[in-house]
Amino acid sequence: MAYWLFKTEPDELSIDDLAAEPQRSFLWDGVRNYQARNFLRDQVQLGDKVFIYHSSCTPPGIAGIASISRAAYPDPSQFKPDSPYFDAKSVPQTPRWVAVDVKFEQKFARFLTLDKLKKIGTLDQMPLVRKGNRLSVMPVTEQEWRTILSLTALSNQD
DNA sequence: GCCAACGTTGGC
DNA sequence: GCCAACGTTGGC
Repeated sequence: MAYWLFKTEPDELSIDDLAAEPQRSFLWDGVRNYQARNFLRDQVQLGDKVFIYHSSCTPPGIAGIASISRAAYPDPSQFKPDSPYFDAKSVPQTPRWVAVDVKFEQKFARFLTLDKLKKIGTLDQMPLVRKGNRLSVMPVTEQEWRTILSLTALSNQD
């Protein structure tokens, strides 16, 4: 079992959307970066745990946890001309992009802002807190996972 | 809305 | 295979 962090714009899919249907598997599609794709395709496994990170919002940060309910399969959106994720160069015989399914696990009682995460010295190796990083699927070490979980257990007083 | 960072594209 | 131009991400 491995740990991951997935970025999502909460306008598109948020932790509350997942929480609203806790039994449902949600399609996690639209990953169009090769490094992120390779993680999804080669390493993300059924049962892995995922921090759900809300990006392009105020404030950005980690909102909760999901788990992988289906390992990588061809991302259907790449073949749909109407989709913003359509890729004309991808052919069904050799699909270029993959999707996974995720399922709700928990919503943090306290949203963990990026700002807060940046202040935790032991998290400074995470691509997330590194300047200019755009990776939307990234591995999280067990140590980082524990550190972040412990932060959610703290009070609002800093 | 700005723009830094960085990935991708395409001419050569 | 280089690299300038261009497009996208995503915090601010």
